Amino acid sequence: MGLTKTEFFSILQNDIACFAKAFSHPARVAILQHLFKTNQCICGDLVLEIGLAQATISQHLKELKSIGLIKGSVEGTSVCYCVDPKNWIKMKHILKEFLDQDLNPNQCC
Amino acid sequence: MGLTKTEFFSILQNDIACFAKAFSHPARVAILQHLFKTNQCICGDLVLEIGLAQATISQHLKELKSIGLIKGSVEGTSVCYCVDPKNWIKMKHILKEFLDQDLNPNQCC
DNA sequence: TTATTTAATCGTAATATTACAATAAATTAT
DNA sequence: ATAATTTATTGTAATATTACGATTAAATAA
Repeated sequence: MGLTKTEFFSILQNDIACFAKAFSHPARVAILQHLFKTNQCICGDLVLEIGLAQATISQHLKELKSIGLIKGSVEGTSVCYCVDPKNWIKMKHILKEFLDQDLNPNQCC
Repeated sequence: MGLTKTEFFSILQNDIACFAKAFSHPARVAILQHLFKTNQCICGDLVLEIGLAQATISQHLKELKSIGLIKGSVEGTSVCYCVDPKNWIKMKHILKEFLDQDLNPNQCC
């Protein structure tokens, strides 16, 4: 128990859930917003900006990176992070299609 | 530890994360998709449709309801669920604004 | 009243997430 | 070579999530 039964669901349903999970934590929302605002930044900037511990920010960055929404490149002693535009757009299309489902006017309640 | 520090973030950031969390599980995605398709249904329909235990579906319905994305009305021995159109649209606007942030063309990596 | 039907709740186990201190790794500066 | 800077990783504690059996609750049907 305690383990999501992904095999019960379609690839699309799992993809939607996976992308939504990427910004289901306010720290990851804040990281993405900051990246959009500044175009790029290093981990230390986000630690100052957000206020969580460095290890915590690094952990959130790792999650966003593993989903593919951001990418990072080593620049000296620091790592420059930015949004991956291709994957962001892909994610955006998938989520928008889900959000734009038609609302039936006659509700039951 | 283990507790999200919501006080570090803006109301909007927390709202975005909260809405995203609503469909960060494929079962809740499937429930919402089914409600959009059929307009309304009862818990038992979803149990048959999805295949998870009744208690599990009921738990997911409770979460969706507490966020406000669906509402339920008692009809005899069963409960009729449907999407709450007002809150769905509100959520849609908030998430779309987040998804539509401008991508800076000159990336760092 | 006594089934029957349907959904919610309770209790619990397994797993996942969040957070951080401490440490390691990798690069640059002295 | 040594120190300084920056980030990743490790280990761990606290909390949250997911799932389900069993039970309860509430309404309808017999």
